[in-house]
Amino acid sequence: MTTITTIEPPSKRAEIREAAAQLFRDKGYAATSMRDLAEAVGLKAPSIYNHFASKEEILRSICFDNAQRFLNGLSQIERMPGSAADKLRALIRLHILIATEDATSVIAINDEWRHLTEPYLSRFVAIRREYEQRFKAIVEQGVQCGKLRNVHPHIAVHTIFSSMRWLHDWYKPGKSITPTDIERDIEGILMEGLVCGE
Amino acid sequence: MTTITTIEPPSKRAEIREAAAQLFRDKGYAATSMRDLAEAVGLKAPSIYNHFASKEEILRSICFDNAQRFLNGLSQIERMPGSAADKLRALIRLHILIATEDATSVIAINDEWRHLTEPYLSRFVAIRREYEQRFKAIVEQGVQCGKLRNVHPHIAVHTIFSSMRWLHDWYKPGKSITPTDIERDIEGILMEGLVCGE
DNA sequence: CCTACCGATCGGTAGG
DNA sequence: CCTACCGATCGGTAGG
Repeated sequence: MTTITTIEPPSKRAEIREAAAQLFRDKGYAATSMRDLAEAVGLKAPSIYNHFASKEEILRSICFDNAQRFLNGLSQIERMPGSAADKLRALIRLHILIATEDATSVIAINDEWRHLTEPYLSRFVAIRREYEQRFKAIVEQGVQCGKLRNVHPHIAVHTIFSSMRWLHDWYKPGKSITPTDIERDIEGILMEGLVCGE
Repeated sequence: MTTITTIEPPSKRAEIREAAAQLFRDKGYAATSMRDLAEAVGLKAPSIYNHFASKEEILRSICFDNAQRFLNGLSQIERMPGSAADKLRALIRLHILIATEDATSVIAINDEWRHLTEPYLSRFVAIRREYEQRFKAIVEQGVQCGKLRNVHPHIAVHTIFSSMRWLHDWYKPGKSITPTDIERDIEGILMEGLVCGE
């Protein structure tokens, strides 16, 4: 008699990854032990190594997949027709969307990536810098054509990135303040603050 | 012959604290060992315990002193005459000032406080909540009297807090972008984004 | 302020 | 997937 036991193995790796992202968010990467993680998914610590080669591979998986999501969104927005202000608005929506949909993973890309070791650390920093540069190019274009106020693009970009960095910590589905409220208010503050009035 | 060796002891504790804040910023509290810290100040690990009772006492000292700086600034601003918008502007300046003057300590209050243990963790969370509530009260007042746009005060407060959270990571004296630039641009973005037009 | 050292816990491996 | 166990490193103490 053959028993089918190979239906769910692809999801076990994902389950561990999700639990790890949660723990990294709550306690940080360094303070999370493989025993904590094992307990969270109902295994013993050594069994984790059947799914990931090391603790760092889990962090790596979270960081690079999440970075890809931001990069894909950015690529789509770059190809979009519309003014720099339109693109900026779309970028703000992208950040809010990812922060509310994938809150546990976002913390990793924000804070825990520094625990990556070489050569992955350098690679991650390069991806991050690339994202920042391409985001900055859109702001620069908006400033040059006079659609955006005359601010340092570097300051504008980091202010935008940062201004949504509390969402993943605070947001949980079912709050009285909805994602729609969040989007309207944050988008309002940043767009009014950046786009030229007259 | 008596040698005077008691001139500088009050500064050794401060030196250790400063080095610890730097390490916590770079590697995080959990990933910083007492041996790392000892090396940074030219001691052996056990000697640190002549100045602090535990690793956590160092973190505690950084977190609570820094929190006090924010609270003192807030108290002064609350007593200030002027509209809610004036007070909001002063609060934004307070955050920029502390972030550029005391960058290494600010990281602790933002990220590493979660490694405090009870009863200090609860105390710290209470202080943080109090600060947030009093900040929010100023925003609420501005919204009610029509000086500020109709945003959720909770969203506004967190957006403001967050929007300056990159400064302590990025700012170093001697950059081509000066604290004056930073203040002008960030204040511009946030005030234009929050204050009613016309 | 140091050397010597403690028990606990860490990430990870061997072997089945 | 587990039990058993590894060397390394942790925060901290004893004793001088």
